[in-house]
Amino acid sequence: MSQPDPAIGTAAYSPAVNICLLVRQVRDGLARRLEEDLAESGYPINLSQFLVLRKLDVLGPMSAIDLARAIDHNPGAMTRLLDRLEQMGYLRRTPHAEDRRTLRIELTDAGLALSYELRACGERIAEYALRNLALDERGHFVALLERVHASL
Amino acid sequence: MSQPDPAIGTAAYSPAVNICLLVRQVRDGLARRLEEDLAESGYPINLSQFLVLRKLDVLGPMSAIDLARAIDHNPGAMTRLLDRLEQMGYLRRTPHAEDRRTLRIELTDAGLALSYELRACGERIAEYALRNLALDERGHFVALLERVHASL
DNA sequence: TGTTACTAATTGCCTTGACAATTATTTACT
DNA sequence: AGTAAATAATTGTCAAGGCAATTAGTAACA
Repeated sequence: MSQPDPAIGTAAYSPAVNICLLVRQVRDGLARRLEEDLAESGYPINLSQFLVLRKLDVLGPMSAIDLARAIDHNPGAMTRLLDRLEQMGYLRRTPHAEDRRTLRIELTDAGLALSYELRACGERIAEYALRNLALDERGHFVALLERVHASL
Repeated sequence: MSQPDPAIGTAAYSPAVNICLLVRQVRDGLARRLEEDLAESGYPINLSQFLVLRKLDVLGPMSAIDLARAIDHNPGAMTRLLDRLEQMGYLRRTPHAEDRRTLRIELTDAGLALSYELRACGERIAEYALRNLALDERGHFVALLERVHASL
């Protein structure tokens, strides 16, 4: 061990390793819970697929690149993500009216129905993850996350 | 769009999609920053490798499975992570004195020296990510992350 | 002691995502 | 109009990680 670190393990100002590890653990824990819950409900949907379907529902039809930007996803990975969801029948690719480079990605009826289930499932997971925080702490937590995200 | 959601985009109680997406974005942002910074400093080290080396430094030599548990990493992936770090000369696998199933993973001198750099880099990243938070907010943020992690 | 259950590390297989290169199309500029 | 720069989607290639099966060793116990 090269150096003692009095801050490790305390709730005081975080040593760097802790914040990277912690955020990763929370991300992985949330994703695992979400995917397990969905699998048990009969929907083999992963986190990225979940986010795409929900974004399409909430924001309406949009291009692949906008979708990629909306969830900070790689465009190349997005193509294959869309392949998969289209093949499962949850969305369709339509040509864009004015720009022939661009797709218009839209949910099918099945995709819309699934999004409704996803929303409920997502809220169960969030409720579960935040169950030990008071209501105002939940808001504060999300606000802090947003500020840190904006700083990155 | 299937339903309006008055909470979307507000700092009030989070709709589920936001927390999963936000935490993912923060994780990916932190990892990207860390890996870019390390690459620029001449160390092509990814987040998982960073965490392994730092854990070994802070906690001392330990088995592969304990290391995997310390960073919530898959044991199969850990084997290959250790292969890579051993090949790069940053750690070595030693047989455990009493249990021949078990390895004793320990840093080499090069690994120890690297860990020192990693610590500095990790602190730069944390400082950067949290720069818009007041000191007490940073502590609060980490404490909230720890509580959410413990709930998962 | 012998058998059974458990644990540590490894391996094969597969999916996901990152990145760079490619193609098709549009925009900007002269 | 014609050319250059920019943008959208796609593809190939690769590394990382999850999972299940395998091997080797230890513990529990009848």
